[in-house]
Amino acid sequence: MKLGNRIKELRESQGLLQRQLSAQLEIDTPMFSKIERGERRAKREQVLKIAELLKVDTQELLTLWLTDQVLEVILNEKQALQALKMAEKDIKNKTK
Amino acid sequence: MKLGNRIKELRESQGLLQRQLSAQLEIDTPMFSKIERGERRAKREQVLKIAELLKVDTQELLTLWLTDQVLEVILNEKQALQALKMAEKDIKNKTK
DNA sequence: CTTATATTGGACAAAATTTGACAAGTCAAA
DNA sequence: TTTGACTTGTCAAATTTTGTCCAATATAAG
Repeated sequence: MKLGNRIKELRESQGLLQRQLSAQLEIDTPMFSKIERGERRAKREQVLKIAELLKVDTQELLTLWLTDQVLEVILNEKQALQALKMAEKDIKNKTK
Repeated sequence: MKLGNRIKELRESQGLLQRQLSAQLEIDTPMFSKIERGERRAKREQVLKIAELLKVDTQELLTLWLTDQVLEVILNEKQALQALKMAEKDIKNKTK
């Protein structure tokens, strides 16, 4: 699940309009529309605000947001999986 | 292993100077020095060139390069591991 | 100690990318 | 056909990235 899709899902299930959320985010509707469709990336700060407005767990949206970014980096790269594995090891070893 | 460290390792084992490699890359030595120390990110194109100059497998360096970037995105995020797992699933499902 | 060469650090400029605004468009409902 | 919600495309402002330059530090040789 992509961040934008999740946002749209939540927004619609609560009967909210793009116009209303974008106002709270202080961006215009086209911009919000683009974020929802994944055409533009949301800023971390905006993700936090959106989670708040949609009354959803911040961590859920942040995870989707991070995942989108990770995919953006490795997409179309032959070494994608290998890089993910290495990154995972590094993260796990960070505290050790 | 970070890309920069690997580059330095290879370069020194072959008795090459930063000056020589940076010339081939058409950047100056400070820039190359920064790439080696991970202070600056190399461009994909530069990684390819470096692999060629150091006679090392392109894929090895690209994997390190990608990993660095993935880590850059998720570092210091609580959801780092979760995001990696999700990304992995997405990549694996891409072809299916 | 001096000199010469290699590498690093920091400030700044150029280039590239991202972010957002705006105008105009589509689509569906009334 | 008018209205409201959303989308598309283009442009400029803002931010980030990439690279250059100069100076500082380090290393090695004489």
